[in-house]
Amino acid sequence: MVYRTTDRTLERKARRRRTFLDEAIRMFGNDGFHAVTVPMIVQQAKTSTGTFYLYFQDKEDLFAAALEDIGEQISAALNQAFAEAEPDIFPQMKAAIEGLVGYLVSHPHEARLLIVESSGLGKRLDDVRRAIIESHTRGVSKALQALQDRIPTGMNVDVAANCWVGAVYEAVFAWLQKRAQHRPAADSLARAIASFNLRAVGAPKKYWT
Amino acid sequence: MVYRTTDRTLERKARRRRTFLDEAIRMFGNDGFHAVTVPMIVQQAKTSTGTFYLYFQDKEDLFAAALEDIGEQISAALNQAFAEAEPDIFPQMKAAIEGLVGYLVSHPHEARLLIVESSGLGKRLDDVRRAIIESHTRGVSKALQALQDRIPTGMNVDVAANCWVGAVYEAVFAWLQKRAQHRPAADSLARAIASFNLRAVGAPKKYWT
Amino acid sequence: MVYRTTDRTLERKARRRRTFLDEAIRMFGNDGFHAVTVPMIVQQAKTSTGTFYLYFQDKEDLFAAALEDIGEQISAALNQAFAEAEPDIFPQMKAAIEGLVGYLVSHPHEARLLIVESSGLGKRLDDVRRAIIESHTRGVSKALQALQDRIPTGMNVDVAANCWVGAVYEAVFAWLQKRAQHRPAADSLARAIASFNLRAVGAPKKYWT
Amino acid sequence: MVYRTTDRTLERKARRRRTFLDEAIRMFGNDGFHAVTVPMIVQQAKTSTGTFYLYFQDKEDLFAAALEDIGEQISAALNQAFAEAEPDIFPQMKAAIEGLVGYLVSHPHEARLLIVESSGLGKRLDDVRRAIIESHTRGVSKALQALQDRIPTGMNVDVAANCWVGAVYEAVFAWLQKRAQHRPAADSLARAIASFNLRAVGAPKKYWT
DNA sequence: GATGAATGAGGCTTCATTCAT
DNA sequence: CATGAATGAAGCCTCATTCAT
Repeated sequence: MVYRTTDRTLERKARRRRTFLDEAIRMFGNDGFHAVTVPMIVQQAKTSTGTFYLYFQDKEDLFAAALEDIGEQISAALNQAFAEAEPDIFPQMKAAIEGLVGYLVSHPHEARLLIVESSGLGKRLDDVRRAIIESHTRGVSKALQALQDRIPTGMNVDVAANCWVGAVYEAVFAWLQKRAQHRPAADSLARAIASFNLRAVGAPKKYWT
Repeated sequence: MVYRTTDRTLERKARRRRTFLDEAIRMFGNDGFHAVTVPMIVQQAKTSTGTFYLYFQDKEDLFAAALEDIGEQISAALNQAFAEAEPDIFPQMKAAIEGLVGYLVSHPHEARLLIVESSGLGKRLDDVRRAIIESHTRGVSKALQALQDRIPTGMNVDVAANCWVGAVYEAVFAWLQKRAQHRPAADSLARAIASFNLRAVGAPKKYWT
Repeated sequence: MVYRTTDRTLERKARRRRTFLDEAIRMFGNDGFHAVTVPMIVQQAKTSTGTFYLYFQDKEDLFAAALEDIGEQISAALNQAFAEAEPDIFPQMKAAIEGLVGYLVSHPHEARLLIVESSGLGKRLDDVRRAIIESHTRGVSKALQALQDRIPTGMNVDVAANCWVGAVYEAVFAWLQKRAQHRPAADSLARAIASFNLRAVGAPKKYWT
Repeated sequence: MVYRTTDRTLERKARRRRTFLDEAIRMFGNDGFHAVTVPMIVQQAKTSTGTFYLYFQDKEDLFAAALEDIGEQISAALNQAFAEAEPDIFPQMKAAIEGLVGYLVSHPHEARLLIVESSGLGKRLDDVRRAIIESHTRGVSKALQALQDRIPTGMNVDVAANCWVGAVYEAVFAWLQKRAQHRPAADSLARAIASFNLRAVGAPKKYWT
């Protein structure tokens, strides 16, 4: 009995936390950290300020949690793409881009939150953001190192990894800015980015066409 | 014959405005828009609140002016690099990257302000930022269009231009994050980025080595 | 079962709002809109700035609310006087003057706020003020129209109503200015004003003596 | 020669002062004391802030001067009307009302400044305003005292004088509020007010028809 | 006399956070 | 656990007035 109550309670807590995260992503993603106030959030989440502070230490904490949540979703998207790809590095990298772009394009709030709204919010949040991007960059960097003899000699792998990631996010960002009717299709966007990056790291022609 | 609103006065006004811009770039570049207060700015600029509002409509206006100033400096750096390059498109593009990276790397406050601190500050400032980036992107896009038959068929020029620009800024950003002793030299960074991008747009080998 | 937003809370909110209104009337009535600051108000009301903005949108809003409150009290005073008067128009009009003058004279802050301090404060507050005065004027105007054949032919009823109301407020205002020892008694003031106005609209002698 | 220069200078000073007064009446009359700033005034007067403070001690001083100027104009209007009237008190009082109403109606800025915008501006300006109104009230009061046996016994002459003046200003004020097409003609307004007041002080019928 | 750039005190208002219920 | 009224620090900005030229 007691357990049950606890279970239910835990479940409810989890649900409530999830609601906060969802609202945070939606609202912060639309309007940015400073334009969204705690009262606005609790109103949308249909609870109270007091409750908010039972679940999060402060507003920044919520933002960080939302960002981390997005980071996990991105990881998941990348991993899944990886797993489903043909077991060779170039195809895997291509699949990763397609997976990531697919995720970002179909989650515009998450994308905006990560790409646009999480910059310049002070050390703590910058760290969270950087961790997400860097995890991605490190993945690319490792893949490139593993490719050693299939990529151009003299290439600076670290810089290339940063370029790779920057290319993806900037291209997606520009796409999100555009009004729907002027955008290329999502998968065509993904292919274009993948081509750019794969060419950039010297992948053979068959991988980028 | 007296009271000329003349040279001396005009010059002083220009100097004062410049002081505000310099302080703004330094302070906003370090700590971001919200962490810097008007009182802090006027203290550093050794004037008074009233004077501040004589030169700028409000804090946002100063930020926008600082951003525009950086935009102009970047334009200047790009144009100069262009002018000095051998009159062929690939070398010009390479020179442009080297010029831009050189500027950013040697102006870390300006770079941070543009890359990190100018996102998510509301519509007005976003527009100023976007105008700067887009002007750059458009330049790349035009160059690629002019290359028509020297680049891979089927390449989406617009997406490629976004990738190109994203690669530059992200790589510079990552470089700026690093502590000085772990960084590659500035010109080596520039070369690495240029290689990445030139390969990505299918430039012949001689241009990216 | 807990957390009812109930009686006790609601009552307290009403009390607090009332406190703000009372302080506003007292302070604005003494010193005028611009001489009274929000910090001064919250200090007198023994609360905090934040609380103030929980109850009113801004300082103007409080002033408007105070003005409206006074308007309602005046309406009440007029209605009561009306109800208690002998059911004939001239006696009712006389009673109305006596009721209003009685109210104003015994509520000097309210009187000053309405007569002196609510002019020239911009469109919004002017409108509130005018609504109060005009409601009074309209009442007089209607009464005069109903008197049709008992008042001088050719009288401009609307202008007369304005004169009537202006006479009351100016006479009360002048009375309030005087130091206590030089004032006639309040009821004697009321009678004098009533006589003036009733004569002015051609009431038979018995009504104005 | 020296004298001439001085004359010219004095004349110029007087002209400049007059410009300030005219602008003040126009601007304060439209928007009120607090809505009009010193920079706005000097801009309209085509001079500089510094010059402003050569002619007036401060902003309040200008407002007071404008008010006093209006007071003098009103005095002049009253005196002229008096002088031109048939030498009997009732006709003179009637003429005075017509003269004053005529002046106010044809000088709406002056009227608004005096009636609406000069209240609630603190002790000093209140005193100037009161002096103007009281001078008028005293005139009426004296006239009524001189009428002694031609007015109703028991009439409180002071209160009646206040009522008289209040009636005039409120009726004019209400008239000024109205949009032009809904207003009675100016002289018809004046006659209506005069009738009201003359009846109120017991003037024989021939004077108020 | 005339100018207008410079000053800075002081007002209004917001909003993250707490805590009594 | 949940609530939301209360708090007050802190920011932005205005504008009357001065003073060096």
